[in-house]
Amino acid sequence: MNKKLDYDFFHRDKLTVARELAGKIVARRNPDGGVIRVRITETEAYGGEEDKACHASKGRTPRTELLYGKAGTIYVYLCYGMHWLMNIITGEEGAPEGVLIRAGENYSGPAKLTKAIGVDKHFNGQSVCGNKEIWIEDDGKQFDIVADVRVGIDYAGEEWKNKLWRFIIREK
DNA sequence: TTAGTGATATCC
DNA sequence: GATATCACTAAA
Repeated sequence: MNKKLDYDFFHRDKLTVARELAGKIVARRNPDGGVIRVRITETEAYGGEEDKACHASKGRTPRTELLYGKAGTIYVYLCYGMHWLMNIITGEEGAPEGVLIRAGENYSGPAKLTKAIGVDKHFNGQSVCGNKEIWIEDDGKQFDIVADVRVGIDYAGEEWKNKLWRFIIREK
């Protein structure tokens, strides 16, 4: 039986959450009542005041405010005018930490994933805990997790670029 | 490789 | 008010 991940799961270190979130399932309820389930195949940790790759490192603004919020909060960000990227806030309230859902099964990019499950700014600021429209499930399946460097953040500089904060699953 | 897209932040 | 930036994708 699938188990919904609650606040306690996200209320931990971002690297722990990112690692464990890989291989989990994001579930999305359609308006017509059906449920779409997508296995998360790739996650990426962001956060820390010093992480230059994290939006919040450039200063606390209305947009990044959510990153400082409560664990389990969904942070949806419109990138390049047409792509929705989905993050889930982790760690302590007041710390700008989050995990980016970078890819799902059959979806090779973060924007494809959100497009496939119909995520948009409507979900920004909501929580995945106790949410009836979108939530994260654990079906108990285990995967090997591979850590790798983050991508798409060249602007953050070598120091932060080379951190092994990206997690990819591999079938066991 | 480059174009496209629009919200946000930063500069007048 | 204006412009520069951006955690991407698709097309070539």
